[in-house]
Amino acid sequence: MIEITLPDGSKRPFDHPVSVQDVAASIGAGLAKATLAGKVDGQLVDAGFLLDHDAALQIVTDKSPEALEILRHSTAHLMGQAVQRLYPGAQVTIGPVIDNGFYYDFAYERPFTPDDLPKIEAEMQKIVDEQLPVTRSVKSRDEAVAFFRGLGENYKAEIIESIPAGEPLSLYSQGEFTDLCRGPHVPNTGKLRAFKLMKVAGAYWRGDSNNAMLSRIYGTAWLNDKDLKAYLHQLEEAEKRDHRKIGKQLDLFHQQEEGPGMVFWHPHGWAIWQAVEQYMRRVYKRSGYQEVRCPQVLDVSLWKRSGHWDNYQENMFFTESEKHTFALKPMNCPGHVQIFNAGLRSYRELPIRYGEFGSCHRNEPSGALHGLMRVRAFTQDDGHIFCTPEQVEGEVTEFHRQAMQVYADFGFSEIAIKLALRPEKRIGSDAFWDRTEEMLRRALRAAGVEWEELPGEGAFYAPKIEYHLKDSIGRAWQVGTMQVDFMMPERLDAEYVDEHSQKQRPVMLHRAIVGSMERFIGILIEHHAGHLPPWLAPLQGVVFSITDAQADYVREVTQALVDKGFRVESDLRNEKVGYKIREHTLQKVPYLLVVGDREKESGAVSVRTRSGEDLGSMPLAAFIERLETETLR
RNA sequence: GCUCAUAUAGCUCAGUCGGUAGAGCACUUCCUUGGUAAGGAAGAGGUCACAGGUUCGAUUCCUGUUAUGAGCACCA
Repeated sequence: MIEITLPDGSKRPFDHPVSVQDVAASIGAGLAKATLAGKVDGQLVDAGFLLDHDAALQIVTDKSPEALEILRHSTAHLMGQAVQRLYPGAQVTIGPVIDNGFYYDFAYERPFTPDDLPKIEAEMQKIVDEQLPVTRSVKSRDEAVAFFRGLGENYKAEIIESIPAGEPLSLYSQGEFTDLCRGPHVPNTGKLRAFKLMKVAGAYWRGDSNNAMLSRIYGTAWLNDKDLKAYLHQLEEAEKRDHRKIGKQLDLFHQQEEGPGMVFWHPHGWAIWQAVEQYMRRVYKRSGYQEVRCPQVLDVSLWKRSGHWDNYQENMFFTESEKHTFALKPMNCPGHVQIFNAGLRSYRELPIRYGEFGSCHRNEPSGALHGLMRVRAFTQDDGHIFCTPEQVEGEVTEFHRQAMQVYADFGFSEIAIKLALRPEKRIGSDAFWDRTEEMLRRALRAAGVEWEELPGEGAFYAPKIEYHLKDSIGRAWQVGTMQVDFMMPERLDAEYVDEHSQKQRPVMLHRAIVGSMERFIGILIEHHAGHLPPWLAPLQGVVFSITDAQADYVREVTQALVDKGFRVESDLRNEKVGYKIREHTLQKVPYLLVVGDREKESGAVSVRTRSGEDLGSMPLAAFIERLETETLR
């Protein structure tokens, strides 16, 4: 006699072991049909799982939060089966569930191409129509290895060999297809409906670029067609926000073949840049930074001393002149140390904070380049603080406060904080790293924030706190950083004189808030879908007339606004009002100021916003006041 | 860097089963002076990414290069 407890607390007795499916059937035919899997005492199991003792059971249907993952995993198997039917000899490797879908990596004589996808999808549909039951079996590790070797599935066998010998392994079969899998899976291939294969890509076996390149197929899967359609629609919407697309539409910047990873900023793009830079300059000033500027190109001997030659060379650009090798700076820190070193420093001066809009060049791998987000020439809002170890915590917490304020001013609320710990390639002893990592943890605790730790992700000279912003497409970008560095002052011989007239090493904090100006502007464009708030918009307003008769007044109004420091232009082209409204609205100009004879006579402007709202006619002075209030930062 | 795909007018794209190209928008000129999302007409604009090869002939087919896109790897 066994007793099954259901989520509502009710108990059902059975006089023999029953499957999840049986229990569902005993409750109702509708539920039996909807059953995808079960949850026994909190453990996900297949619908066919046999209950032989008292247990709490939850039937998993498409209403359950776990349903999607099961469905996606089963869809991955479905794709694996389809591929093996169509392309004999293709070996399956791994096929996990990811955000919004799944992928499966195959080893095949040739890579799959987008042309293959419709065929594979059609075959998947066929298998769905066959309604193959999905069954689970258990084998010992060695049996499983032998089984897959027999099938010629060497990658699969290799995966299994890396699993401890004692563990029994579950295999899932549907028709002629069998795969190693923890499960659970849907009971029948007929349960799989809303899926679509998205793209093909290469992927290294076990994620290591020394290994063979496998052929990966990405797919998405949903509970129903409606969800699938909604997802595809969302992808389209995200595409519209792409900063590369908007950058072209709004004439902000361009890139060209001769300068891969480099940006040509057009007037409107540069206006955004300047708005960001001037704002960040005010932040520097308010928080006790002195702005400096260092050379772009420095003799390689300096980079040898700093450790960049040994640890960062492959990312650096070099140039030669008169038998000297020079490097384009990939970082600003060594330069700032030179400024610190140019005078004799007293402990009384500390902390010394230098800020620079530092232009850096890094030779990023070609495949990594991506619009403004990943470039080879970029500018950091870089700062270095020279201080004593006792001052570190205060500086870090103050920086944190400041950074969060900046993100809020730019309209961001979703910020993740991570702590990147010592990497494999590093300078300095372990004791050193213990100390600096702990320092950052203490500072984060003091700032009262939660963070995630990333082992092995730190800079070669220091651990770092990272600030990650999420963009509209859901990608997270690292923007700000704070690093505690004892190594660079040592290497570059930075010193100050303490109260006992003894020379001491300062600690150096590396910090940035927006990180790369280029990337940050890219994030801003996507975040606002090009509708930058007035304080950042390249053009804040356009003034135009109804007819030529008001042209002089248009010029007058435009000049008055320009004199106030606003970015405003007039449009005196021989076009109708509607035409100009449409054009400047599409250009996402926040305010369109229309003037006709009525406005000209009363010294007013008729104001329309880019969202189509008519603010009516108002005195020019009133509009100026409105814009001043709105653009205050 | 690796795999696959892509590269045609300023932009978005069509096209050529191998016979040196076309649309819409933008641009120029003219007409139109019109109160809140496209007024009309005419015109100009392309070494079809670059370099080789095959061919009587290549933008089209093949190879390589470069750049871009997606993913992988990388990301101080």
